[in-house]
Amino acid sequence: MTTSLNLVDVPALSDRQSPAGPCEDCCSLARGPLDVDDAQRSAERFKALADPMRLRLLSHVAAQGCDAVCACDLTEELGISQSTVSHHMKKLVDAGLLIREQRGKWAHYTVVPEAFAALRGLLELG
Amino acid sequence: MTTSLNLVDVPALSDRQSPAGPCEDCCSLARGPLDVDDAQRSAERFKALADPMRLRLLSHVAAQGCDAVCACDLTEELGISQSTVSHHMKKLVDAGLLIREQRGKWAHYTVVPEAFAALRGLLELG
DNA sequence: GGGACACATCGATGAACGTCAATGTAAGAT
DNA sequence: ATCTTACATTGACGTTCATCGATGTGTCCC
Repeated sequence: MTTSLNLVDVPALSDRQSPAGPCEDCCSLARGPLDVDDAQRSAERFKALADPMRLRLLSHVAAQGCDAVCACDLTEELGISQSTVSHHMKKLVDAGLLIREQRGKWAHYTVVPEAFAALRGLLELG
Repeated sequence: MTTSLNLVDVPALSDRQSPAGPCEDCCSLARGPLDVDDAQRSAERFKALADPMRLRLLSHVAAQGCDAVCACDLTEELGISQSTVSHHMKKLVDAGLLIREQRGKWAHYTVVPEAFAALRGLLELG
């Protein structure tokens, strides 16, 4: 009944293949009623974006483009506790928006462009 | 200090001018650290999308393109109470994602394409 | 006017969330 | 081995939220 294409998923963090192609014949909200599972998955991704502090953290990472950002810089830069930074970064990673890379005792973060592309695809109306 | 452009705002529901231009020289997360106020505003918009039931309601409206959707159809179609539909639709309207139009005793809803374009702009990384 | 209908608002309830200080874990340095 | 540093996890607290039934508001029809 629903036109679910199931292309809504974030790329599996491992198989990030081509440049940044959104989704093949595209999976927008306008493609007909979302089924319950797709709605659940997409909502979880938007939930990761639905907090001001997380958006600021994200913007700090995104501003570096391909370069990674160290968690150690974020605590003082945003004026929140270390555990709160850790909490938020985990949520962003779990949502597939960031990847975490351990370098010695430091954690470095980078954006996952395909995840952003997928979200933009969802918001496409055409 | 921050590169805030303040173009993040959803078009004022009234002055929906040109076709659907996102934002002039564009306001993505990658444009440097978001300041507190911009982050707050954007988070509120994402919060409206961060619920599965609201995404399903949105998709029902978006699937109609330019045609409006009557609230009376949504209750039974999604299997939730009338007050819950009303609650969610208000949130979507408040977020600027939908506009509400009263026709007799019925409430009709339509998507606001510019709002979606603005959100897509935020998620642009280039 | 009096119903009947569509929708909004209220009040309550249980679940989820953001934040922090305290504690745990693991890696580098001495 | 011990100490220090960077980060994760835990537990607690107050806040926000989704949902519902009940009630309020406004519109249409007779």
